[in-house]
Amino acid sequence: MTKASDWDLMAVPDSFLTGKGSEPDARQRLITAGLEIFGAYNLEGATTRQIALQAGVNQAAIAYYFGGKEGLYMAVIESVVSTIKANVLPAALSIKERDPANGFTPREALELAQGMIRAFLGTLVRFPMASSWSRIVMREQMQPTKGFDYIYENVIQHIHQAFARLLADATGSHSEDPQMILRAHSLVGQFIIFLAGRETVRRRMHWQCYTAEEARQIEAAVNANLEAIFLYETNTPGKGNDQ
Amino acid sequence: MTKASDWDLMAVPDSFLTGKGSEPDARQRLITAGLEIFGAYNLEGATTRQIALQAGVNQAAIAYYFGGKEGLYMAVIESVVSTIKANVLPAALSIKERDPANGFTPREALELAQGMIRAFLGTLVRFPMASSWSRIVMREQMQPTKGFDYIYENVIQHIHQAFARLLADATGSHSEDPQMILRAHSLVGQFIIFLAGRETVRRRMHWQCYTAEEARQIEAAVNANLEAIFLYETNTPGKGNDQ
DNA sequence: TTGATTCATTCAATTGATTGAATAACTTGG
DNA sequence: CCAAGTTATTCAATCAATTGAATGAATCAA
Repeated sequence: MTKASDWDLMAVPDSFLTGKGSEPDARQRLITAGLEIFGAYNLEGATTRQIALQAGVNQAAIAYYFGGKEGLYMAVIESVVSTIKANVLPAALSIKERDPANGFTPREALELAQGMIRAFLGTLVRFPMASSWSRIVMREQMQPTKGFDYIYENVIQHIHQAFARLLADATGSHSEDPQMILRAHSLVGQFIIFLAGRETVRRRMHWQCYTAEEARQIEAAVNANLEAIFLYETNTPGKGNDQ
Repeated sequence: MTKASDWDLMAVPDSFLTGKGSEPDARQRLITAGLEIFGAYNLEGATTRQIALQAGVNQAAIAYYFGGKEGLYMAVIESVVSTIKANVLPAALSIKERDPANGFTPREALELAQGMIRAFLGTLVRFPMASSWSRIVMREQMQPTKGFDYIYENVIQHIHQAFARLLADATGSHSEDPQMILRAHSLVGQFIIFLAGRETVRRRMHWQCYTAEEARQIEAAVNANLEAIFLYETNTPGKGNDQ
């Protein structure tokens, strides 16, 4: 109810969800409340009564609009994906579709990677509900539903491929080399950990949440590590590779 | 039941859990089954009937031995912590307790870090139930219960402090510097991502689970990034730090 | 016998979903 | 412009199913 207002600015165009295109109220309020409750608890832990109460609508509206609890959950995931898509995906797509013959230099790759991370952290701060997003996505990693298919194919996959391409170009390798894909995973872990290990970070840093200042500090730390990874082999004469 | 056998080799000395010290059967079977079911589902999603069935004991035994579902959950967490403690903590403790005046060289630090990650990955492969551990721990990060206090204080904290110390020594900084702590978080993310993002890794690599061979490849990839991070500033003349 | 453990059964509470009536919004025909 | 009809939406009440827990008898071990 109160929380809903600061979320409206997302303006999710949920018209694609069912084809209907004119219910701005109950339907959207349920998605908003669902995001919050599913994020705080989880698919099983959240109750439809709790969500309906939070949304200020009758419990039966969940079945009416979404067919049931699971339908609402999927609608929430689609809403999340559409927002992430708009905010962090364009950069990733332009990178992974770059002509393979025309590789990035290590420093170009580094700056593009840092730019993607900046966009990622910015989105994290700009949307108050981002913490709910990450909780839902991380739980899907532990216990995938069909919602994960949607997230993976529409977001995760592209981001990973972009980072693999950047890292491969920077280290003179190929982005489909399994070892390079694994290094890209490791690289992505450097900033995903601030979502996946949020409670650990919170305790170690004595933070309450991620504001712009915290995001700035995270960005600086990740950038330092990233610079080392992207430029190490260039700056090192006898580039000591794996094993 | 069938699954329980391949877990017995853990030999968790759960005598410290309640003081009783002579029920090897029903009690331990419940912890084993609880680990599996709580890992596959979660605290709310797992049902006591399911756990009792899996353990091959009567449902009432859960209340009898652990006071209830939550008590069993805590016992499972304590069991997990005790195993991790025995396998990856000694190295971390010796590092964080090293005399601050007697710092590690960058290469020493690198090798110690790589050693810890090797121990970590080895534990992951050696214990078939490790995938259940990680699921439980990761969910606790998203939705901390009092179980997280126990995990954090007994395991996570020490591991993070050890890595912060190593990274600080390697880059000539202080391990309590917030920026260094953040870089250590980022660094830890490089291998935790293989737990936190397990479904993503699984799809990208077309892996079923983590066997010794997969762990070896992960180790090689993480080591490559780690070497860059630990030795970059040493090998780079004008060490271009953040911004 | 005595205490510890296991068992089938039952309980109250909560769950997601459904129902059918009530109400709002909109359309149509005059 | 209106009135009747039609659809879309909201609502309180209820349902069957499942939940964690409790019960008291039965079983076992010492």
